[in-house]
Amino acid sequence: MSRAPNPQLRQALVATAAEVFAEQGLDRARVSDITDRAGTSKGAFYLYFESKEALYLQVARAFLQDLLAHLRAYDDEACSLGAMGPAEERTQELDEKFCAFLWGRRLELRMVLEGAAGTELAYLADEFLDSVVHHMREDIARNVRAHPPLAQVIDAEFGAMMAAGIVYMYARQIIRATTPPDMARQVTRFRQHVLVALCQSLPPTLDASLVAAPLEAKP
Amino acid sequence: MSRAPNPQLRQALVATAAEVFAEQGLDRARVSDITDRAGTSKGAFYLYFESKEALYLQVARAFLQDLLAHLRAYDDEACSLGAMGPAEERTQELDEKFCAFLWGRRLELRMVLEGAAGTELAYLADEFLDSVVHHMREDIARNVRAHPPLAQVIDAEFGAMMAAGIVYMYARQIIRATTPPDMARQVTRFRQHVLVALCQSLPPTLDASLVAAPLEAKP
DNA sequence: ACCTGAACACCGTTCAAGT
DNA sequence: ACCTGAACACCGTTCAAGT
Repeated sequence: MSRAPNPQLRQALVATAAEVFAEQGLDRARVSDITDRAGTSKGAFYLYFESKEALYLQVARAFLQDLLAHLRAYDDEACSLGAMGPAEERTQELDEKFCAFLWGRRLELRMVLEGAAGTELAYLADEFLDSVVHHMREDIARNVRAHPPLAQVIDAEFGAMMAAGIVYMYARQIIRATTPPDMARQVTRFRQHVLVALCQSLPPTLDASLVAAPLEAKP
Repeated sequence: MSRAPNPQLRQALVATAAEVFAEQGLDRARVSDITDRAGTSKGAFYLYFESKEALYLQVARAFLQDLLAHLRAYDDEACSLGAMGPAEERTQELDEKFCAFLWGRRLELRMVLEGAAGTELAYLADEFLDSVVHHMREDIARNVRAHPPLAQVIDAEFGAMMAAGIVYMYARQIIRATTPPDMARQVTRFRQHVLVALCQSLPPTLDASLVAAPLEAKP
């Protein structure tokens, strides 16, 4: 059961499980792989967890919680799609922080995005991507509210999906890499190029204010 | 074995397998699910296929072959990142054709992108995405060769990855949808906006030629 | 010849028995 | 109390026996 009496062993099982699950996925990981590495018996596993799936879910959920916290922190800053000029350094810093977070949690990232596909927990990957899409949609919408002409060139739904696609492709790199890929710079650079360009392509009367002044942080 | 004598039954097994595999993934699909639906015995399965995995691989490979053919056909047209003006209608037509292809093969799409994750066949998803990335990289590179200043604003590697991310997110929609999502229009619209904007943001001396004239089809 | 289904191996889960 | 490992169920694969 969940409240079993040996917290050391319990913790050892959780830590070992993250490794084994990330390596093998939910279905291929053997309970005995976990218990062997943690130095206990198969039977003991069920003193601490209801099932293999239950432990998988627990580890994945903890990660998704932290992801949400990260995205919300991101939202609280002036990390706006249209942010340029003085705000841009800060934006890049936030991009780097997010990338570092994913890298630091790459075992769980793999569990969520790949290890549960084709199982009852397949929805974990959806939760991850939906969170990112949601965050991006809000981010774009906020900027469009601040600068309505942007609506002419940015479709929030599509833009959010595109951004989530970039995050996903980056996550795949992380999952397979042995040394942290540096992508934050590319992302920031892309955002800058595209958005400077988009702003410049807006009706001339709006050009100056959009390009010259960075968007404000939300109030 | 592969050359077993009842082609009808063999074909029935292949067709049924695609359904069962797409629904349940490689590990959760039971051989008996397939043989029951195809109206034969578990034992018969092994007269036709070496293993469950071998059949999975066969179905997935056929799909990836067709995907490659599609991407190459795409390359043979003037479906250039920078294509605008008269070429744009044709570009949209090609986008729609590609989307229709994925929709028509959504069972296999699901098998490749999700059903094999966490198994020995996980590399199928990599093959899918790598094909798309490769195609996109070539497409961008070809356009940069035709119009060198584009190199200042488009990083081929990053652009290709972004495009593959969009394809992936679209594929997820397809996999979950019950009616074909219309995304070709969004894609074409996005490409148009961003690229018009990017071209306009190039050094003034180059503006006119890039925006006024569509890029040529490759020679 | 082609097919069937009982038998075997593997692994998640349970539980009677040990310490 | 807490843990172990034999036992059971499930499913991929094999194979001796049927038609």
